[in-house]
Amino acid sequence: MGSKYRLLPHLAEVFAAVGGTTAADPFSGSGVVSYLLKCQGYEVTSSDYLNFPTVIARATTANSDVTLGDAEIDAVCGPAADDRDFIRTTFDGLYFTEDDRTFLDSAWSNIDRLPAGQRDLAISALVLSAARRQPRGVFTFTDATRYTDGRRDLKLSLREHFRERIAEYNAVVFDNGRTSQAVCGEVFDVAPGPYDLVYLDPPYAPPADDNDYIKRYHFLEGLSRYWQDATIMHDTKTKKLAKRFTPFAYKRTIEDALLRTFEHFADSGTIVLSYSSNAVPAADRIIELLGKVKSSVEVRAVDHRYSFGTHVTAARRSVQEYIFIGRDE
DNA sequence: GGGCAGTGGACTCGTGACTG
DNA sequence: CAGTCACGAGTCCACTGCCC
Repeated sequence: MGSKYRLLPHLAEVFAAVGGTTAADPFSGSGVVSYLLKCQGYEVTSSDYLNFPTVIARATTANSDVTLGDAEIDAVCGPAADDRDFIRTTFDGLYFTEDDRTFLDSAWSNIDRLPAGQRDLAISALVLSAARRQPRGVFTFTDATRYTDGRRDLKLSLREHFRERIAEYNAVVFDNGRTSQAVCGEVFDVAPGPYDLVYLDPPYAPPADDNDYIKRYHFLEGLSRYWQDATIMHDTKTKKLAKRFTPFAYKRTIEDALLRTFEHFADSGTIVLSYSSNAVPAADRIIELLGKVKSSVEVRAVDHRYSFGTHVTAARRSVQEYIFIGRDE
């Protein structure tokens, strides 16, 4: 999550050249690209098949004017509004300290009493707090004591995290003069537009494994809805949610999924896709697939090898991040 | 019973920002 | 500026069930 950050300057350049007023970001993830599009003046249709990215996009991209005031922040961080203890008890011995889990229950009891717009912002800050507080940000392991290495993010309590994260989310809220929206669902369920610009950042299919986002982020997904309508697999050690199939996670189904996505947005003006060189399919195959719906396909390779690395070996390996741009000539 | 695919969960190591 | 340290569209392996 958030790994598109270093690509943002390159994407900004591409988007600026496209122009237009409407844009879609159907794999919104951390939400930074949707927010970039908003900053560049677009009316953004943002979506993701997970709930927590949708909440974040609603709070940052769709939201033009709602923030949390000091009183509301104090209320979320203050005494619990009810006696719920689902998180404290369910994840006992698995994630965070007793105090941290108690805070999550207590914060949610107060968040439940906020109006919808403020809820989204508060939940976003809570989700980001939990991600930062968990070593490596993933919930595939349960013994966090192995990672007591002194970094600041692991020292802060979740309550301290929340105060910092909510201040950050408050600070990004602004009105770009247009009405953007964020919805939760598969890419194929997103309204096909047409849009002036469609940005696609699908999961990458690794050559030797699947790509299971729920396995990594089940806790954040559950937290974003207080596990309402979410079914925990209680026989799993990590108490994770059921794996949800997506054709983008497997090398066998990724090509068909990409092609169907391109066809879904075929009537939109420009399709921009980012993809890594160490995933499948390879770049030439993606050019073929995108070429089926767009007469012109340009590829920009962003080589993010280090110019400033201090190690001698730093120049040894390079991973290319590709930006494919499909247009109608 | 051997080969294969899928699953669950622990865990590597190269990178590059940070620190003093 | 050199070395440390935290991070990750990640990797591996044991196990299971299914097929022949």
